[in-house]
Order: sequence, then C-alpha cells, then structure tokens
Amino acid sequence: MKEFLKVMKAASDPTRVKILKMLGKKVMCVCEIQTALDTAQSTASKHLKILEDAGLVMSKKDGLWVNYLLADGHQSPFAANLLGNMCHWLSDEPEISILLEKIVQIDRCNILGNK
Amino acid sequence: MKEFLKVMKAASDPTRVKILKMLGKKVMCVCEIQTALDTAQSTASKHLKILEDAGLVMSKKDGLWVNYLLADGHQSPFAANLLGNMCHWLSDEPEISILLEKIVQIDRCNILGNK
DNA sequence: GCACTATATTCCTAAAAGACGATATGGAGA
DNA sequence: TCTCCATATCGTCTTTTAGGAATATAGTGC
Repeated sequence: MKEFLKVMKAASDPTRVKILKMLGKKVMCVCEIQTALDTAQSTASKHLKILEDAGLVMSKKDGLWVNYLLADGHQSPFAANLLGNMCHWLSDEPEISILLEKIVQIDRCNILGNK
Repeated sequence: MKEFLKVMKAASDPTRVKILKMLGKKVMCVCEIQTALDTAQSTASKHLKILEDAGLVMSKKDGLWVNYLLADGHQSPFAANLLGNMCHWLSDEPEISILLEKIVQIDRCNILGNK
C-alpha cells in the first residue's frame, strides 16, 4: 500500500509529471531539468528525489554531474505500469510538447551560474 | 494534464484507495462506507466526491440512499486504466483483505445513529 | 406542512506538500 | 590543500489537504 501511494503521490504533481515526460525523451542532469522547468535548483533536486523514492526514476553519477533517467520498473510493479503508460500519455498536451521541444536544445555545458 | 492529476491525486490517499477496493467488491452507500472505515460521515462523503470528480466512482440515487459504485472509465482514460489495475492490485495487503471481509456483513439497515 | 433520515456542505484546526534562499557535501582540477 | 562547481539538504514560509463537528439540503412518510 505504501509503495502504491508513493507512486501515485509522485505522479500527482505537475512538475514531476513534466520531469517524467522529459526523461522519457532524454537523460538529463539536475541543472538541465532545473533550466527546462525554470525553477530553483533545490526544487528540481527535491522532486527528483521523490520520483526516485517511488521507483520512477534512477540516477547515475558521472563525475560532478548526476544523470537522471527513467527507472526500469523493477522496484515496483506500480511504477512499472505507470512508466509503461507514461510514454503514450500526455504527449499531445501543448504544455508538454512545447517542453519536449525545448529540451532538445538544452545542453548542460551552456548553463551558466546556478544561482 | 489536469484530468490526469485529478486521477493520480485521488488515488494517492489511503482512505480513498480503501474505498475503491471496497467498491470493487460491492456497491455501497455512504453510511456503509463510513461504518467500514470508522470515520466521520463528512469525511466519507468528501472522499467520495473527490473520487467521483476524478471519474473513478459514480453514484446513483435510490430514495434517501446514494449508492456508490466503480465508474466505467468512460470519463477518463487514466481512470479507466487505474480501475482496470485496481482489481488485481493490493488485494493481498492484510489491511485491505481484512476490510473486504468486514464489509460483507455491513448492512445499511443495521446502521443506527449517524451522529 | 412537519418530523425523520441519509447525504452534502461549511467551518475550523492540524498536518503535509511545495517553493525558495542559504548552506552543506563531495568530486575535479590547479 | 584550496577553489570551483553540480547537487543535496536545511530552514522557513505559504498553500493545500485531511479530519471532525456543526449545519444545510433533499427525499420519505405521516
């Protein structure tokens, strides 16, 4: 039950939904996500933690960067199911499709000044 | 997006999950649900409204009683998907299975005093 | 119309969630 | 070691959510 609630809760915030949709298209580091969402760095980081706790996202360190990607779903059947649907769902929402186009040209090397 | 969030939010509360599981087994009126959950009447009623708004549940008036049942999913593909999975999910959780046994012997005619 | 009952709504309080700025951590390179 | 940079965590504020008591609404039967 707890596991199920974690997944549902994680999926019930618009910012986190956007993150899931973005990661469905491309592996991203925190500062890229922060830039795409136009939010504070701490905000992006916290949302990612919630998604990771729910088994929806995983992270891989690469030196200073931390790359986030969609989880494989092994951690939770509920997460697996949601991830499976997410690739179809919401893609035609303007808010999402604009975002997905935007991230193509976001490059971690061109992001200056995190403050 | 809003529709999706409504479904996820509705599903991310333990009380509402219990209601969904109960309704998967049997059509129930508000006071039966209230009794099963051992909660205030207003609480049960409010949760049902949230579930109905999300398209997970529907209601049919029968005189003074209002019968709640699982929705058919026509209102939202997200709700339809969740409802489809819900019948399998969480049934083996002790908390749920005990509840499902309990509701068999709850009868609206034997509930006295709503206050 | 009047009482009674099941449900919905309102109001209030307490707890949780989300956002941000500031600070801490930890790896990379001089 | 010292500095720099990406990320994580902390403290605080504001908003949202869940709960219950009290009240309002709407059928039902007299």
